[in-house]
Amino acid sequence: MNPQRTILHVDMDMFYVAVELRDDPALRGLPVVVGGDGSRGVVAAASYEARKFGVFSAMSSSQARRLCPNAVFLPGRPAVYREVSGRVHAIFRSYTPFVEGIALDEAFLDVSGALRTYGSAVAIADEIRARVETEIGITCSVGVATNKFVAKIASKAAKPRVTGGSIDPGEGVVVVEPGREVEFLHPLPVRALWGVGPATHARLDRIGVKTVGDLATIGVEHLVTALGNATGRHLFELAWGRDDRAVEPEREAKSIGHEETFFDDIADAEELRRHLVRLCDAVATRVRANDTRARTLTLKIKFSNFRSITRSITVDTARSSGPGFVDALGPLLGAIEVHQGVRLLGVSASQFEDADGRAGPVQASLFDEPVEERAVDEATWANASGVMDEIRRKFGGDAIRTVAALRDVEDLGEIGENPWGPASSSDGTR
DNA sequence: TCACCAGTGGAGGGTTCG
DNA sequence: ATCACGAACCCTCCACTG
Repeated sequence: MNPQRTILHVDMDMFYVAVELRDDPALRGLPVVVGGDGSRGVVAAASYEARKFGVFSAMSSSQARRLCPNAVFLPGRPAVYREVSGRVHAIFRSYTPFVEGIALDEAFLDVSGALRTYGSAVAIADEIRARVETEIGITCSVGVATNKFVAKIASKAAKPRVTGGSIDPGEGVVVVEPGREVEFLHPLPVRALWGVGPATHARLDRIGVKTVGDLATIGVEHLVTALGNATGRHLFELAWGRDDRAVEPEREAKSIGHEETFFDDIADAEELRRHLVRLCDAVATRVRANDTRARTLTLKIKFSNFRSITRSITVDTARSSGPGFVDALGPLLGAIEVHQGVRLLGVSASQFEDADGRAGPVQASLFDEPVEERAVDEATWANASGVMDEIRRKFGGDAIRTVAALRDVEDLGEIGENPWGPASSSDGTR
């Protein structure tokens, strides 16, 4: 088996807000919320002062405003967050090459090979915390353990928290010594486990499982019955502090997608199709930037009543052009009744061909005479797409668009413009 | 024509995380 | 009774293959 590993989980404290406070010290001490400010937006991050009012991330912006009318709402600056995140990760990589980014604001580090150099895991954790604070200007919390899962829980335990109106700064670093995983985990509520959300929590509650200790002792068969094979066995292992997953520095993306909630619901098929063209173009551009092509295209629609559906198609020959995606998804969109109004439209690409250019793991069967691979000449579009990429690289993303997306370009808006929901202003899809 | 088996892959829906 | 977006993973049903 694995020799003993030492894993760090590093988590920035209220990351987006922390960056904003760093760049505008006048905001310090105020309730600050980063997120969508429109009625359809959500909170991406909240300062501890805002959390005192019961404002938390993932809450709807309208509810946050009700709870804390005086909060300062900021739209967020994703490009800045990416840049800050990159610099933080560079600090991580100065200790070990085994750094796995989970999100902009958190990462796993396997420091097993760095212990001799730095003395101990705690020494590395302390040094990282000090450097992130002095060099970047934000703070972070660190969990240390023998595997990813326990390290993740430990970093949460190390965090600052709001307790009854005052802010407890937290430990900063929490270490779970080898062999003490179970005593650390078992008293925790089962909801603390990575992978137990509202639905799983309800199912566990139904069979009387309240704590991680309950989960560990109930017997794996009961869990499999209640939660399914994979989830049941996985949670059982976690409850005993067992987690073999390696820290993987670079993971290949398995899907690439874009989705957008509209400022107003759209019931007009033509208008939706123009958005489809724009989304396909954006996704295809990113697929090409990843130097790959996709065989499966998926359309997602959320209706005005919040019911959502997906429709997907897998083609024989992988594609990477906007028109190629539209050609595959257009008919799927056309078959959907949209008169009740569409709130969100999304496009995603998956089943990428592997790096050597072969069409993925799929070997078409001998009888599989391509029924009809209609009409889009990918070779032609590959050239055109390359030219478009080049133009955008030189002159910016606005410099060129496909014809369908060009019509009524005013109300189509930009891709990725409002990452946390439509903005409050009413000009655009936003 | 039906039933079966095991394996694979597609489609669609769900859950979870940050 | 209304909360984004992006991604990973899981489950169930179903069709096809051999």
